[in-house]
This record gives sequence, C-alpha cells and structure tokens, in this order.
Amino acid sequence: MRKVDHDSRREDVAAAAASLIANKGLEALTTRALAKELGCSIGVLSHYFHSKEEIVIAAFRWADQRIDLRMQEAIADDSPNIESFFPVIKAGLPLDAESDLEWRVRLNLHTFALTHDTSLQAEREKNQQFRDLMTGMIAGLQNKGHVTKEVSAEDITSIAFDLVNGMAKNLVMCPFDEREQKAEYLYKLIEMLRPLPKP
Amino acid sequence: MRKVDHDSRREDVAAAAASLIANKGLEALTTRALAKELGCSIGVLSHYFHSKEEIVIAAFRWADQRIDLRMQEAIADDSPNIESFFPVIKAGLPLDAESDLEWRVRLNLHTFALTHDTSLQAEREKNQQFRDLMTGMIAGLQNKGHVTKEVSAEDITSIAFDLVNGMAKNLVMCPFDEREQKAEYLYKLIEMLRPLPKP
Amino acid sequence: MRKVDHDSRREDVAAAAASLIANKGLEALTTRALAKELGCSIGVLSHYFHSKEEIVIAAFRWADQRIDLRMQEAIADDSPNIESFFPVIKAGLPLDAESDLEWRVRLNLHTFALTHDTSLQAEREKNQQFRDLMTGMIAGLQNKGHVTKEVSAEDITSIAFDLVNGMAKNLVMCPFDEREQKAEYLYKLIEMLRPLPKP
Amino acid sequence: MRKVDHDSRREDVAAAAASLIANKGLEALTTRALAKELGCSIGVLSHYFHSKEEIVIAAFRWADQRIDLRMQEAIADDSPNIESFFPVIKAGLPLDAESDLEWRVRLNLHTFALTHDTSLQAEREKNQQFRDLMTGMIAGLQNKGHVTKEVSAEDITSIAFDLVNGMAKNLVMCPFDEREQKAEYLYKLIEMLRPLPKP
DNA sequence: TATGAATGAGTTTTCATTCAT
DNA sequence: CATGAATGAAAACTCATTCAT
Repeated sequence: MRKVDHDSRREDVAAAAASLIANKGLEALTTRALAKELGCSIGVLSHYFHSKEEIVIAAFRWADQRIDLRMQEAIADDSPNIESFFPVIKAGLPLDAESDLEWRVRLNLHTFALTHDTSLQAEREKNQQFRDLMTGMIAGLQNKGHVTKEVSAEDITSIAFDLVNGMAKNLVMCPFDEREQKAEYLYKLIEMLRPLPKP
Repeated sequence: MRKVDHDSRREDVAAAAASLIANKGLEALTTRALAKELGCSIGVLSHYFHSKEEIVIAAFRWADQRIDLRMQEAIADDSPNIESFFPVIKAGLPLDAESDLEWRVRLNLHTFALTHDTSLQAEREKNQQFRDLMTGMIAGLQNKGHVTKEVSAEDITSIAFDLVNGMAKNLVMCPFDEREQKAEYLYKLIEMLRPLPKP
Repeated sequence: MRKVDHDSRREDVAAAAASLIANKGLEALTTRALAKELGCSIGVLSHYFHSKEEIVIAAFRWADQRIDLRMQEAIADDSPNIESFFPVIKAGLPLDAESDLEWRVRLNLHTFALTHDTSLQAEREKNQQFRDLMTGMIAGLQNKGHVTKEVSAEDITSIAFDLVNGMAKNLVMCPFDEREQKAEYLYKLIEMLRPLPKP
Repeated sequence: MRKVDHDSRREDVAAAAASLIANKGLEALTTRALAKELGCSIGVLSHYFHSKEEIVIAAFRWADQRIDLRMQEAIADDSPNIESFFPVIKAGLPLDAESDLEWRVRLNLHTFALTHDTSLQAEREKNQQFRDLMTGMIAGLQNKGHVTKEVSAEDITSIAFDLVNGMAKNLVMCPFDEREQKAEYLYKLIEMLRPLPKP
C-alpha cells in the first residue's frame, strides 16, 4: 500500500477546511473548494471522512484545540503568580495570523453550535472544564496572597472568560496593527487583581 | 400608505427570516422555508427583495436594531448615575426569549461579517459609534463624581463592550433559568466603578 | 399559478419511470434520464416526489395497478362460468406491448421487494387479497357446478397464481409472436377444471 | 495447481457476491461491500475479474448452477416413475436457507436478463435445453404407462416449468415454516398425472 | 499477488431565481 | 400583486477502476 499516515492526512483535510472557513466562511466550504485547497481530488475526502459535516466538525476541533494548546504551552507550571497570566492570555487571543485563523474558525463554531445540539453540548462541557480549571488556579493564587480576595474566584473566572470571548470577536474584526493596543486594557484589568498593600 | 404596507411587509419577511436563522441556523434559511414560515408563496419574496442576500441582511439589521432599540428605551435621559446602567445593560443582554432570538441572529451576523466586507465595515462603524457614545457618557459620569477616575472612560467602555459581547454569546448557550444568575457578576463589576469614598 | 393537475403530473412521472425501468432496467432509471424521457428539467422531479425512491415506488405501483385494472375490467360481473376465466387471464398476461411493459416493471418490483421490507409487505398483502378474492370466486363456481370439486378452491387458486407469475416471467422473455401460443396450454388447463359429466 | 487456486478464489468471490445480492440486493453489490464480505482488499477483485459486470455474471452463474446441480443430484437414474419427480422438484424449490439464497440470486438474474441481451439469450437457451430434456423424460414415462397421455408431454413440461418459477418466486417471499405447506399442492398436481386406471 | 489511496465521472439532491397564469 | 411550477447550476455523495507501493 501507499505509505500514508491516516491521522495526519485527516488533519491535513481539517486544516485546509479550517483555512477555508476562516477566509471565505463556512458556506464557502464546499467539497470542490476543499479538494482544490488540498490539491487533490474530491474522492479523497470520502476516504477520510464519511460526510461533509464530519469535515466541518474536524475543522472546528482542529482550530479549537490549537488555541487551547497554545494556551497550555504558555502556562508556567511552577510557582504561578499574577505575571503568569499575561503570556497565557496573550497566547489565547488572536494577535497574529495563525491564531487569527483559528479564532475565526472558533467563532464559526460558536455560531454553528447555536443550532447543532451535539456541538452545543460539547462546547458547554469544554467551557465548564475550562472554568473549573481556572477557578481552581485563581483560588490557589488567592490563598498564596497573589490575587485579591475582594472578588471571588468564580467571578474572576467569569469576567476573564467572557472578556476573552468578547475581545477575541472584537479583535478579529480589526487590522492586526491595532490588536495589541486593543488588548492592552486587559492587562490593566489584571493589574487590578493584585491585592491591596496591607496598611 | 402603500409605502407603509410595503415596508411593513418587508419587516415581516425580515422577522420571519430572523426567526429561522435563530432557530435553525443561517443555512436553514431557504426561500422555501421562509415562504412557509411566512405562510405565503415563494414568489412573494421577490416582490420585496431582489435577492436572498438582501433578505439575510434585512434579517440581520432587524435583529440588530431591536437590541439597540431595547437598550435605548432603557436609557434614563435625565441625571444618569451608576444605577442607570443596570436597566440598560439588562436590556442589552439575552435574558428573555425575545432578546435571545435577536442575539442569536446578531451572533450569526458577527460570524457572517467576518467574511463579508460590507457587513464587516457596517459592523465596525456601528461599534465605533456606540463606543464613542458610551465613552462620552462615562466621562460625564466621571466628571460628576459618579464613576471612579481610576480607570479611563475608554477602558471602561472597552471592558463593557467586550464583556457584553462575550457574555451574550455565553448566555444564549445556557438555559434561561441560569441566565440571570450568570449575569449577576456584571452588576458587581459595575459596583466597583463607584468612586472610593473620600477619606 | 400555472394550471397543472398535480396528480396527473405525478402519474406522468411514474409512467416515464416505468418505461425506463421496463426498457433499460432499474439501474438505468437516473434523474437525468428520467427528465430527458419526460422532456423536462431535473428540478421538476423534486416538485412531485421527495426522493428517487419515491419515484421508483410510484412507477412500481403504476404498473402494478394497471395490470390489476386491466384484469378487473375483464371480469364479467354477471353469471360467471368457466368461460369467464379466459378473458380475465388473457388480460392478466403480457401478451401485447402495453402489458409487456407493465409486467417488466412488475418483475422488477418482485426482485426489488426481496430486499425492501416495506415493498415486500405490500406485495404479500396484495397477493393475499387477490388470493382470497379468487378463492371465493372459484368456490362460488364450484357450488354452481361450473367447476369440479375434485380440487379444492384453494389449490386451484394456488395453481393459477403461481402459474400466471411463472408464465408471465416466461412470456416477457419471448418474442411477441410466440406468446399467444405459449399461453395456450393454460386454456387447456382451465378446460380440465370442468366437472366430469355425471354418468 | 495454481489454476485450481485461481478458480477456487473466483468461486469464493462469486459466492460472496451472490450472498450480497441475495441479502441486500444487486444495487448493494459494490466493490467495497464485496471486499468487506470477502475479508480482503478491493484490489484483489481486479486480479480475478476484469470488471464488476464479470463478477455479477459469475455470481448469477454460481447460484444458477447450484440449483441445477441440486436437482440433477436428486434425479434417480434408473427406472424413473412418478414418484421420482417428488425429490427432484423439492430439490428445485427454495425450501431451505441454502436454496433460498440461490433462488434469490436467480430471481435477480431473471430481472437482470430482461434488459441485458447476452444474459437473456443465455437464459433462453438454458431454458430450452431444460425443457427438451424434461419433455423427453415425460414422453418416456408416458410410453411406459407411468404418466397419463391425456396431456401432451410438452404441455406438462410447460406447466411444470412455469409453475416452479412462479412458485419459487412465491416461496422466497414467505417465512420458511410456511413453505413446505405452500408447495404441497404441487405434489397433488403430480398425482393427477397418473394415468386413469383402465376400466 | 495483495493493498488501499487516489481518481473523477456520474448520481441524487438542493435551491435561488424566473415567469406564465 | 400573488402563486407555485419550472429551470438549471451547483452541491454532496457514490463508486468502479487504476496504480504506486
């Protein structure tokens, strides 16, 4: 048989699909366009996916996981403090071309999920896991005195979560050269989480 | 007279289209489905709109404007203070069935705009207008001592803007009975805008 | 609206489909070929049928009912006797071009039903009704002394039923000019049903 | 040696194809499904057959010959009489699972032949041979006084031939436990072939 | 021989749009 | 104005066949 890595080929397809979704929109993701983007025949697609919907889902997962991975890699494992947040959050925002593409796909996923129950369920579960993780981290920081206890860990999580989603949506609509600056206030907000100096 | 009828008919179509978008997704908005939703023949649509894209845009505008209108109506014209924010923000969030539908459409619009330049431009201009308006209002409140000056009016606007967008996206994914509670932290955040009592 | 009789249009489609099935086989019944046969565009088909399978079923029913109708019309209502059988059976056999087409479709249906439960069920029910009807008729003739009681009405029905099916299959494989002759023995067989003259 | 392997492999393919045709229908016989049924890769098929049509024909022949073989084996070579018919006819009907499968394939073949001239020709020739053989046998029995001369050998052959085809089609549509009983009348019919006792 | 990835023509199906009534 | 039948381009999907490994 010809040597091909099935999983890696699937990922190629997913990445190409994600690229189309990001640049032309979900409705432009046709099997023809995708085959062209991949430089192969349309028949190839059915080797790796049973239907177009499967491809769409794979593209969504591909982009979603890359954003998450990017953030995980930015997490400093040892002795986290307020400063640790900055790189993680930067990693989670669409500040360069690569993450811009991924966020465009993720935003499509959010809309898609609104009317696709399975995706909606998956989305909600993923969010909940993420929130639990983050709440735990913040509570840890609070206990170590790195973060103010004036706001509950849950509320900080909620703020961060919604803010990142809202800002990401906002950023992908802006030219790249305005994004860093637009994201700046977020860092100021983080600063406000420092505990007040004890009198 | 005839003009009124014509416009009101166009709005009916837009509303029906919005309903379909919200409940079934943009890809489920077909001319047949729309005619069925409206209880009329497909031929009618071409009397009021030249193409399907026009209908989509009209649905987007319809929903968008209703959210904005809802917020404007909640604005207390005279002597605004921190408390004035609460009803406005509530009015701007998808907390009931009606606003839920509108937000679902708006979220579709956001995704749509990512790959449709005209809509993107319109979206950005609208946002800018809204931000300018809000920044002005907050600066006024700051001058009157109702809002802390520790954070700039621009930053408060940015926070509010992104937060509402992120939260709205979040809320439409939740059951209605969890929404009020999920939105609660926003009100706490507003409380933090109060100026510190002078020592 | 354009004046069209929906049901009659459906029948046109079914008839055209039946013609294709009879002449080219079920696998040659494509939407393209059918549209061509009908002299219309492929889109028309979806106005009258939701799927190709529906069309296939309609074609089967069309042919099936025409054979049955042909037989019913040949039934002499009043005072039936042995002679009454001849025209009915002739009407039920593929002896001319029209009934040949219908039988070809019916034979396709029989094969189709083997692996399509719904059709199989329908086929069996129809057969049972037909058998019950025929058994009743024969019993009546037996009581009136027109038909021998040496063979039970049920057995005569079974013989007739299987014989007609087998013979029809046989006849459609023959040139038309051989068919009448091939069917002749059936009439002889019917003669044997006459009761023996009482000694 | 190698030739044997080759032929046996071809038969495996034909048998697997026949199984698919019988259980899922001719349209379900795809190269992929066949490879799966065989437990091998699709590439194998092209080693043993040049095209799918060849495989279909082979499957038809496989089933057809097995029915014929089954009947031949049931023929009592020496001193045949009326009783000799019973086991032959039973062997020729789809009364158990094995012959059921073969008859399902044969019925597919009959339909297939309607629109495939080569198969039709083959079918007709085979039938004619069979009829000639049977007519000869019956004439022999008539001469020996085992079978009535009231009906010509040709007519008896025709009756038997059509009856078996019709009944087979009938039986494969019934549950197995009803088949023996449904076939019973055939044996009664054979009894009627006995010559009348001379007065 | 055996494999199964790749091809691409062909099929069903969907759908915005047009237009005769 | 309203209707919905008709159109046909374009979509997703199927599948026999080929061929590099």
